Amino acid sequence: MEFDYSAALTHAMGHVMKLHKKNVEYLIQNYDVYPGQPILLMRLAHTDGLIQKELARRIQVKPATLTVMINRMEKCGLVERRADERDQRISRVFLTDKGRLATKAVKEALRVLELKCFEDFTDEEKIVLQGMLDRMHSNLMTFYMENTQPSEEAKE
Amino acid sequence: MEFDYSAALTHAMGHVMKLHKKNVEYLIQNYDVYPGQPILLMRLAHTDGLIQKELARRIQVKPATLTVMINRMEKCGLVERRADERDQRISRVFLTDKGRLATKAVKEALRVLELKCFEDFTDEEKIVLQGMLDRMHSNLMTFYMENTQPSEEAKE
DNA sequence: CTCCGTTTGTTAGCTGGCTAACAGAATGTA
DNA sequence: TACATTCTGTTAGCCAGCTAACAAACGGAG
Repeated sequence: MEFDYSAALTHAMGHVMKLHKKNVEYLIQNYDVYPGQPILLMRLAHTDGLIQKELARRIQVKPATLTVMINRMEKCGLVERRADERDQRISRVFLTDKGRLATKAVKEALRVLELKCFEDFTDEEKIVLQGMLDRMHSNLMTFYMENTQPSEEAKE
Repeated sequence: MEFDYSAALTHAMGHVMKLHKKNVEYLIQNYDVYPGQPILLMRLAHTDGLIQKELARRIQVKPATLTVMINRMEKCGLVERRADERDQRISRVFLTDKGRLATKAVKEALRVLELKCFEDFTDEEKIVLQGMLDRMHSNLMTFYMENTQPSEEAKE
């Protein structure tokens, strides 16, 4: 009758993700890459030269957060900003050579970890899990949109 | 052949958890409860009067992190520290009346969200998911223990 | 052309996570 | 008893996330 959060599936999922993050941090500790940056590097490896607003939206972070991250990474020499020719408000973000090296290491770490995490899963199980995650996301998004102002953050 | 992280299951899972957290924050915004505190309140609702070190271990956070959180929550009047009679190093953490009220609201929010998140899941699907999460956690823990010094953080 | 609203990005200040260094209390041993 | 060790908790300083307030550039309506 009492709701026990420690038995909730989202609680267990949070623990899994925390451990995953801890492993990522362990694997990349020798590069000038900090905890929040792997996902950003992966995005840049996929699409270089995005404007900050778009980049923030893609990695699900607020523009203000990204500004500070990019500042640090620029100081470390991982990325560089280039002003847009036509629109002086816009700055586009690119990987440097050092950034590309770090990205390679991060990608390898994530690949190995993904392999290990699902080493005893069949292909079908992975498909089932993917489907469940999609449904969870959809359910939570519906709830979010129903309860907050009908804004436009659903675009993708 | 190339590893695409945006297609990885852990990546999708991270998005789900992020959205979940966003929903929790929305639901509890009218109580003096901040983002990291729900899980701590749930733990205290379950077991009051734990010492800080044990409390930190239970919610998977470093003792230093907990110190700062407890400071803020004590200032807000949600919890209180009581010195242990026998061992002056130890301080035990208890919910106040205000803390119990907030906890009730947080628990309800988490319950509703868990319902919504899995509204279209059968009982069997939930069991399958629980099993998958256990295996993922086990795989990642094995990897972690194999690659870091054999310390004692596995207890529980 | 001017002005006003919109858009992009930055800054400031908060919470939350970490590590490293430290202080105080308890404990065990010579 | 005295000293060294161990254990608990705090402090300082970093990175990451958020909101709110702001600055600067763009762009459309008169």
